[in-house]
Amino acid sequence: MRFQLRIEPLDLAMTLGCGQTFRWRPAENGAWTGPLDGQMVTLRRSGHLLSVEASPGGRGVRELVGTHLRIGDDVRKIQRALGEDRVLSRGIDRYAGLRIVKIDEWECLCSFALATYANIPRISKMIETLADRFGRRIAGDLHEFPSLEAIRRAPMAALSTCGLGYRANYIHDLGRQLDRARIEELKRLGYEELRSELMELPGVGDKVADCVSLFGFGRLEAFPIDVWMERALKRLYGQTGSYRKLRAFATERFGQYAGYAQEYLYFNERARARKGSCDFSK
DNA sequence: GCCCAGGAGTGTG
DNA sequence: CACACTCATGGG
Repeated sequence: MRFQLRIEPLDLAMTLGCGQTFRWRPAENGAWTGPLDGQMVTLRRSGHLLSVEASPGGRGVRELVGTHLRIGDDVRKIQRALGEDRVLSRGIDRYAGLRIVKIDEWECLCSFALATYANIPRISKMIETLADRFGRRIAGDLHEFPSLEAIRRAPMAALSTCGLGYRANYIHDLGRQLDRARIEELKRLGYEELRSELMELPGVGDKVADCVSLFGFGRLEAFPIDVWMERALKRLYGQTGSYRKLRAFATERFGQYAGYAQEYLYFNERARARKGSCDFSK
């Protein structure tokens, strides 16, 4: 099936290829392809529309794509609000098409537990291996992210041979400690309470809790701080110190859209390191 | 070979 | 509270 969707602004490479989500791959002519709730989906820009392709008989794809790309976010309005910040206002429009994504809660939790002390290519590879071994096959060699139930069935010995390192224990223990009902409970919590509950889980500290709050549970006020963000906060705002302190600064400064501010700063800091250009300070 | 990575867990001062 | 150390390993 094939249809078009109006969703603007949207830059697929920025949104799907830079560390929010790990399973989309660039295809031909600027298209991106990846699994979405058990279906293989291909996205491509055509003018001001988004062209969507999915397997024949694919059900609810329009809603799946809309949800994943947070079609309800008024990104222009968010940018105007954040643009009142003197630092962000200098370069925020370069990232107009960068959207926050919405990922399945369980997949997001596992993905960012795996993301501890690893780089993005490696995170993608770990997730791909897990999917190949424990996820339902979709088409070709593309597999779904393993369900909670599949991970619960997986022996520790099997998880240990997926190249996850010490993170294999996190995944195994997450399976032990979670079930569908618990995830549903978590969805109903406010951000601060959600965050502290997530931090009770194995492999979930400050940073992973904020990533999962933001990308998995859709809490736009969350502001994940990794090594790139520490650099950005120090360089652009002169802020240093503990996670608690930096997070308090971000909450005070960026408020309800802190998650978007974080993505702009994160993207900018990484782009700057790669190319030496593209910088809010210029 | 070296450096680093979307850190967490644990122990200590 | 803040630090210090360890954890296991592939990508650049």
